[in-house]
Amino acid sequence: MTGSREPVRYRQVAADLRQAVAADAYGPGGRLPSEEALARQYQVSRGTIRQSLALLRHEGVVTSRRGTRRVVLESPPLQDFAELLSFSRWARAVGERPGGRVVREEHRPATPEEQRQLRLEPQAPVYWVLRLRTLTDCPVMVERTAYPQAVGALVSGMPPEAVSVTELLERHGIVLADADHTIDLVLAEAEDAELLGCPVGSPLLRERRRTTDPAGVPVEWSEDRYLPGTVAFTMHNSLASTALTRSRATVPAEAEPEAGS
Amino acid sequence: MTGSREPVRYRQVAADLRQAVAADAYGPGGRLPSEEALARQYQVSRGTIRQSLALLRHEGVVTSRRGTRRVVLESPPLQDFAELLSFSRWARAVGERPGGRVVREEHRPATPEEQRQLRLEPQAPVYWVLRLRTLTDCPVMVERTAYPQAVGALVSGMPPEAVSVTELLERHGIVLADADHTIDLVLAEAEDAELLGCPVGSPLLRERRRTTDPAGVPVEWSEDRYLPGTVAFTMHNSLASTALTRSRATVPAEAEPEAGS
DNA sequence: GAGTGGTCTAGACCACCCT
DNA sequence: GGGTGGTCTAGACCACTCC
Repeated sequence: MTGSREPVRYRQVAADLRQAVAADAYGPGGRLPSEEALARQYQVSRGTIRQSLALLRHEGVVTSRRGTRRVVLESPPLQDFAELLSFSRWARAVGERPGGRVVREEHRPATPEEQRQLRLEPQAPVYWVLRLRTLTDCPVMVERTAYPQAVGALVSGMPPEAVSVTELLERHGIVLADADHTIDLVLAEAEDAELLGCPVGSPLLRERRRTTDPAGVPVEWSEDRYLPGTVAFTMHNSLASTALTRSRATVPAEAEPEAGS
Repeated sequence: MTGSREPVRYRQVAADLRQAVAADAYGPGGRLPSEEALARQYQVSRGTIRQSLALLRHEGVVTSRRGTRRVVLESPPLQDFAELLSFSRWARAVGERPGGRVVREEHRPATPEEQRQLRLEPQAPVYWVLRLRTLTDCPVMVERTAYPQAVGALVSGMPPEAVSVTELLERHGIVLADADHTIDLVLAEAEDAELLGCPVGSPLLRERRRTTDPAGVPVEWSEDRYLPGTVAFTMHNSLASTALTRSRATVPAEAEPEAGS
């Protein structure tokens, strides 16, 4: 059994503290007990407590500063990684019913962009699929995803009714471990407009994402276009750990300056 | 002297490894030496090496998996936290000349939204300022920022020619330690359009941001609107640490369902 | 089964905040 | 100066990957 969930000690402690914070046990702007006190309380070493607190710090739940107790921050309801990557899980988590359908699919050689993103050899085949995603029957997003052949074989064999690709992949032992996201704005093309039911040229929020497995091997490369007003992306970062970056937008209409112009 | 920079050991090691990776010392998709080997190499304990590697892992530079050596990931050029928060620093980092001017400023009681974001008492005064930001003389963003009074006093005393608020705050000992960002899409209002030189109603990429100091006290609350094509936001996250969240867009003006019990 | 990263411990010293 | 978090050490054992 792969799924032998039994959280390790520091995660249990972290979960407990997270919940305590959420339950307002220390008050907003309140202070946590000292690490040593927590170590006694949970019967673990200080090192383990520090591992727990590192999690909370990265999540933006508490501060950390030499010399003073940790302070409870606003606790933005963080989604776990699985919810972030899976449209279906996210939809359920926010109380909506996820839906969608495959609009078009192709087996074909990778484009230069796909080669780069999925780290493939030139001409390597990919499985590419265009899906329309709905939230409680309301179209909110079009998704264009390329998978390397091995993964694509699994995905393309999926029943058309299946909603969650992510969950399918998991059942086949493919673990999504890391993702890079780029968020910007594009104008709806004819195809987008038709599917989303919006005028051609109307603005859409675009998320491009490359996801890799624990070994660093790319598993999917996706471009998602959201109808405005349906989603926002939020993130937390801190001096200690920066995950967010602001970059100059990639100017050209299509992909990177690459081969084209 | 506040700025007694002298990186601690694990950061030195991390910087060294980061550079080695960037210099392609291990090849793309290559493997790092084992933790023990690195510990010997750098003459530190394994614990210290692990601290260094944790940094790189959070940055998305390497993977980590039980049982195998760490694998070098695509290395997205990460900006440090300072560059992320400061328009001026960012501009310089991407080779542009930062500019801008104060369009309007107000000293007034906080709006309900500002109260919440800056954790102020009702009617507490804020300093609010509207700036137009330029990249090499080209308007790219309008920024509407509210500061709590204490901070505002510093900012409002700033020479109108000064470009970097962030650097000013730093010189006064205010450290920006944590930030929450929300990214979505809005349509240009009359004021935006006039300043940015775009049509009213044209789409803009919006970043709302609350920044706090190391004690968790809010320092600024800002809404920035970017002309499309000028920026993109990119981020990295992993199973180990999630900083990014996708949320339903905030539809109503105010009001959170907040189950009060 | 050897190699490797993940977890945990117990203790040490230091840098910093606060009173 | 006492309390607290940040850094570092040295060792232990376990879980997993890969040969």
